[in-house]
Amino acid sequence: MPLDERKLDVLRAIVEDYVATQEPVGSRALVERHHMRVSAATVRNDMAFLEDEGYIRQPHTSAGRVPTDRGYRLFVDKLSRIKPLSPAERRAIERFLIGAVDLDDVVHRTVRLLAQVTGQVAVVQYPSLSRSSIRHLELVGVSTTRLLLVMITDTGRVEQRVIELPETVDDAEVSAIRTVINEKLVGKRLSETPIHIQALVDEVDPTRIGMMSSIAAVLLETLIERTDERMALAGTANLTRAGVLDFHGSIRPILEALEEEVVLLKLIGSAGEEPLRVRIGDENEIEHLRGTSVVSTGYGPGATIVGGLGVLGPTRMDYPATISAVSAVARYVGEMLAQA
Amino acid sequence: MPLDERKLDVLRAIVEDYVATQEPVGSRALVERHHMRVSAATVRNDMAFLEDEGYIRQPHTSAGRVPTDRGYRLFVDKLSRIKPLSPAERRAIERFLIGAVDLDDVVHRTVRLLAQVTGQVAVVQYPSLSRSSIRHLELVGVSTTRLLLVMITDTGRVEQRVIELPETVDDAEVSAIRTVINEKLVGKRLSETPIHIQALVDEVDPTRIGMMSSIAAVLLETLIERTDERMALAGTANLTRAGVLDFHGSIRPILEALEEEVVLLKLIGSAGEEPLRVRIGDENEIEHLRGTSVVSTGYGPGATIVGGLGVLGPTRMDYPATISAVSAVARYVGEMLAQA
DNA sequence: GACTGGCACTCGCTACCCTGGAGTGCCAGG
DNA sequence: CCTGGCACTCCAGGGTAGCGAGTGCCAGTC
Repeated sequence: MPLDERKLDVLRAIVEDYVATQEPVGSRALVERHHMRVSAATVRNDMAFLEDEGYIRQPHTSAGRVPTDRGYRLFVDKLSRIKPLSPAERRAIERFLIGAVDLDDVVHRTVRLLAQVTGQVAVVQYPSLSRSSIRHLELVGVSTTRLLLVMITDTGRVEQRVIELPETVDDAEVSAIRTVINEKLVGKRLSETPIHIQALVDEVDPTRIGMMSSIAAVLLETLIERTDERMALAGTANLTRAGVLDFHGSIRPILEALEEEVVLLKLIGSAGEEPLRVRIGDENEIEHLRGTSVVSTGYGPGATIVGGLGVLGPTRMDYPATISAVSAVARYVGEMLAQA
Repeated sequence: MPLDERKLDVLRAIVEDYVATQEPVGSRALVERHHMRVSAATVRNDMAFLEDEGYIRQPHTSAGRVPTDRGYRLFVDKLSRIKPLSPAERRAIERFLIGAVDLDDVVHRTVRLLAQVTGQVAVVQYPSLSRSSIRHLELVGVSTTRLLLVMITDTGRVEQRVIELPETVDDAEVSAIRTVINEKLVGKRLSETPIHIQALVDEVDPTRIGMMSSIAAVLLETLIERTDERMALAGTANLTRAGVLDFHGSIRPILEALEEEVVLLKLIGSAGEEPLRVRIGDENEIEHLRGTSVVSTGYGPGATIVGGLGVLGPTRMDYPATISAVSAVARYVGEMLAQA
């Protein structure tokens, strides 16, 4: 029992109207707004069918229909035509991103841009460490038994960590070690560094083995154990937009979820494979976020992906617009990173 | 017409009860709850007086009384006894802050801690650049005409910036310049660096003047023009707490204000002079935040102040508890920074 | 067989009224 | 200066009625 053309039209119309008005849509209004060639009664029959199939539902007997998660899913997969961005929007994006001075700035601008363009909550993951490679390692003597390790990645991220040494060092020695570790590690992907670090310890001059072990331990910790990826968030005020009122009562759990970085990461971080992902309502694993939809994608210079970004909003969002905004922003950010 | 002792007691009781119950407090209930030696009628007279003086008001004729901003102000200045933290709270603070691996981590932990302890929205400013001094400057060649400048401050902040050079350099030269700028600038407070940077350009070997100017320009920009201080935020979910409902309708403007870094800075950043600042309702300059109160203070290693932190909540907050939590957290963070 | 018009029915929403209770202001008396 | 009492105000909550939108179903038409 496949859905015939007209039933699909009806579903599409319901989704579009509901997204636009935030109110259950009835058969009569639907026929009028969309100049359908059939009568309201016919549409009612189609609606009854769509309801049986689980694509729409009635909030109460004798109210209009509202799409279900399943209905949105079908809409997104089959019914929505991609809405290209207006030239004005494109320009806005470009203007907003140009002039960023460093990585922090890029990320902040991006997340605010995304929130503004989509009118929803935006999340941007900083370029992931494990997908970046090392551009430079720096050792700075803080005292005779403490070093500061600074790592700079090709995506512009900087991480630093204090190293406690078992013995004292002088500047010449620090300098020598710096040279060695840079030789061995620069250009390597972070995910492949552990073996090289091991090699460092194995090959080092025996007189320096204690020190090198300390450094290696901190390096490993910095590079690998640190899953603690950073995120930026913007647009939480959009959660309170007028017309999102029944959403309103549930604003609390959403804000709570958004404060958990781990949750955010799950949300938009692992968007590795698919080009763009849409998770609707209950498709979300995170319990607090049932009732919201997430549109996310990866970004990065060229074809490589170094991080994720996306937006979160009520299931009744404007999917075509959101999808094109998210992918456009990801594309522009990728270009920015490629230049830098 | 100074307020006599009993009137002050009445005001204090009104504030405490209102903060506890979130409901207008009437004369009878007040007498009972606080075992006052006088009758309700007497209290009513005092209330009428306090109302004339602008310390309390009635939401509607024949409802109980509610403190005004002015009433809270008097309460905070004169009537509240400081509530010392419980040992459990102290331990919680310590446990929460111990184990932070880097500055980012310290700031994040602090802001979450503060939000959790006070049950309000917390804001922490990263150690301010202009109040820090330079620990180390690093130059990394990215290509033959581009350098990456990395600055590390004594508070652990790291800033980086790309420098475009007018001519090519080799590694030896980069290294020489690195040595020079470190000699001249390490240990200097950022606010006093501009003259030293100028000196650098003036004294440099003429063959390198072009390059040094580029570097100096970027340095100046990084150090001075960059007012763009960073902030961390947590606890926005607390805005939706039950019992904060009339606060509820106005949640939107608050979230909006909180997304403006500039606003946040004004809020808690400039807490330079006074040890601890409480701004109540309309005392706030920021229009969106009328109706909220802000408790903020500075923090830093030892006696120096490198940044601000604070919380924001409804005017009907528990001031004594909030004040002691904010100052305790600031003190602990200061100690952490002093050790690092 | 598919579509249409009509009709009875359901049910949420709003407005309205009413009453109960809490709280006040004021006054006369201690 | 304080107290008890009293009349008054006004919010909150609950119950009711009417309205309107929308549905499901049925008989009729192309």
